[in-house]
Amino acid sequence: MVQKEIFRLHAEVCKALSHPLRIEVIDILQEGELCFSDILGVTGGLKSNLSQHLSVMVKQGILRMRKEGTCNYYRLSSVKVAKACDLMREVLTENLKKHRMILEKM
Amino acid sequence: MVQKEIFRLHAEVCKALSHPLRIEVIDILQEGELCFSDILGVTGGLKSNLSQHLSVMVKQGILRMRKEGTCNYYRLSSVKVAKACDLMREVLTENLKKHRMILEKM
DNA sequence: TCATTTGTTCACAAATTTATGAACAAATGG
DNA sequence: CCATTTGTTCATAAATTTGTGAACAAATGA
Repeated sequence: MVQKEIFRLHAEVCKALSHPLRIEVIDILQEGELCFSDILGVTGGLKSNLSQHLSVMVKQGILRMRKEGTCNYYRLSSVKVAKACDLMREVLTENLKKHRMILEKM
Repeated sequence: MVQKEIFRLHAEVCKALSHPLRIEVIDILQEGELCFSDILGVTGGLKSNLSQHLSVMVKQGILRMRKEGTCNYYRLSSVKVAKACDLMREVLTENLKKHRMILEKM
């Protein structure tokens, strides 16, 4: 069944945004292209770690990278990535609200 | 920084749709509510496996569950889930197209 | 009441993901 | 050239996720 293969690929793309650091990167890049060290400046942490996460995102087509001189610039591959991310954020906030309401009733 | 905690929660919600079987479930439930055994009938595999994946999705607020007699009905918690999933699918197909074009040029 | 159906929970091994620091490569500036 | 800056790659240990089958629980029907 070729359908199962599609689901596997689809899940791999989704997995590329299923990590706190990667979510943070998407958040940061909503405002536009940034180079590696600027992203690192915001996220903090080890550069090797960030580099590996960025390369996963590029490999899955979430981000695009452009080299210029000694800088590597990263940007969202599409506004769809940001939109999907926003929708999932809304699902999160709705859940948090619901949990809060349940707690208040106790 | 409380921001990091939000990213962690956000990533956990995204992770709930980052598995081939879970993507398939979202696909199936787009058309509406279904009970466990109906979902299993479509996806195949072990019931214990499906059950665990469904409970992850419920826990992360992707799905809602409703018991009725001996049946457990599952549905998407919000149309936003389906929309986010569709957007990610579009990102995937755009990438596949791009890769195909690169291959054709070789 | 007893067997059956429907699904969940549990324990565990295997696979995958993650963070870390060291080594490496490429461009730039002095 | 040589040192520095910018970032990637690699090896590895730790943590997490995954699939599997057995055990379990709750509702239904005979």
